[in-house]
Amino acid sequence: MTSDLHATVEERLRDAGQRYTLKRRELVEVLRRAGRPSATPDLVRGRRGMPQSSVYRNLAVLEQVGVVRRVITEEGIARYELAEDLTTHHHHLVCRVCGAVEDVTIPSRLERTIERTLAEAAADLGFEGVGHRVDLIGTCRTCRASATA
Amino acid sequence: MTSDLHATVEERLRDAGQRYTLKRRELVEVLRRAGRPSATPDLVRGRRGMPQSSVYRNLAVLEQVGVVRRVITEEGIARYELAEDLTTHHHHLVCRVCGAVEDVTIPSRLERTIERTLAEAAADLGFEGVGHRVDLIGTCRTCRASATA
DNA sequence: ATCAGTGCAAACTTTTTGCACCGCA
DNA sequence: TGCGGTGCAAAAAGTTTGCACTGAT
Repeated sequence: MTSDLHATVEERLRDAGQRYTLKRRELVEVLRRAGRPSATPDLVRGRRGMPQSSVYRNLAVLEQVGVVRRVITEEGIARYELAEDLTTHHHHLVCRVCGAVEDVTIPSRLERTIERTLAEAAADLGFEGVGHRVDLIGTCRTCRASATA
Repeated sequence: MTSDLHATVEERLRDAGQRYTLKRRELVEVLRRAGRPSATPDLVRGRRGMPQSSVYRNLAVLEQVGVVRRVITEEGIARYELAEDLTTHHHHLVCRVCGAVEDVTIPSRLERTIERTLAEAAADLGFEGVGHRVDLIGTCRTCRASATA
C-alpha cells in the first residue's frame, strides 16, 4: 500500500503541474511513518540538506494538492499529517502540557451523529459545514509522571 | 448578572493575590460584549493606553485564574473568550477563509455522549481527559458571498 | 533552454520579556 | 512603602519571502 500512497501523491502533484521530488517524497515518507501530526522541527531535525524554507514550502504545496493537512496545536504551532483520504478519519488527543499529539478514532456511529448535529447547527448560523475538528485535551502519561515528581 | 461577573472575576483574582485593575476590567468587559473569541488586535484597536504587552500579560493572568480561555485558530493566532463557567458551554464555528468565529451550542444529550466517548478513548491511550475541543470548520456567509464574485 | 525546485538569509507576525516607572492597598 | 501593575522597546519563536542558483525534462 506504500507504493499506492506515493503513486497517489505523485498523481495529485502532477495534476497541479508540480513534481514529486526526492525531498517531497522524503517528507511524505516521514509523515507516513510518524503516524501522528509532526511539527517542522521534527521534519528538519537530523536531516541534512533539508532547510526550513524547503520544508515549509513543500508542505504548503502538498497541502494545496490535498496530500497533507495542517493542524494548529494549543500552543499555536503548526503540525502536519497526511490528509485523511490517504489514511483514515481520526481525531487528536493533545497534551496540554507538552503538546504531544496522539491519533485516535471513535465509533463511526457516534462520528456520524456528531457530524450531523454540528452541520445542522452550522447551517442555522449561515455556515456551510465542510468539516469538523474534534480534539481531546488532556495530560499525557509522561507529563502526569513528571508532575508527580 | 453583569455585576455578578465582575464580582466573580474580582474574587478569583484576589484569591490569587492579584488586583482587579481598570484595564483588566476593561478587557473582561470587552470580552463579555464580544460574545465570541477576540484576537489581540481587536482588544487594542482604538483603545488608547492599552499596549499589547499589557493585553497579553493581563490575559495571561486572567487565564491562569480561570477567567478567560485562550483559543488557537486555524491560522495559528490566539483568540480569547470568557471561561465557560462564566458563560455557557459552547463550541466554535470557524470560517476557514477569514477566520471568523461564531459561538454555537449543541443539545446537552449529544454533548454528554461526545464527552463520554472521547474520555473513554482518551483513557485507553493513557490520557487523562480533562476537556474536549469540538469546532466546526466551514465558510461563513460573507466569504461565500465574496467567493461568488 | 526552460521552469519548477532549492538554499540561504533576511523579513514579517505574533507573542514574550527586561527594565524602569507608577500607583494602589 | 512595598509589591503588583504598566509602558516602552527589544527579543524570541515560528513562518514566509526575495533572490540567485540548481536540476530535471
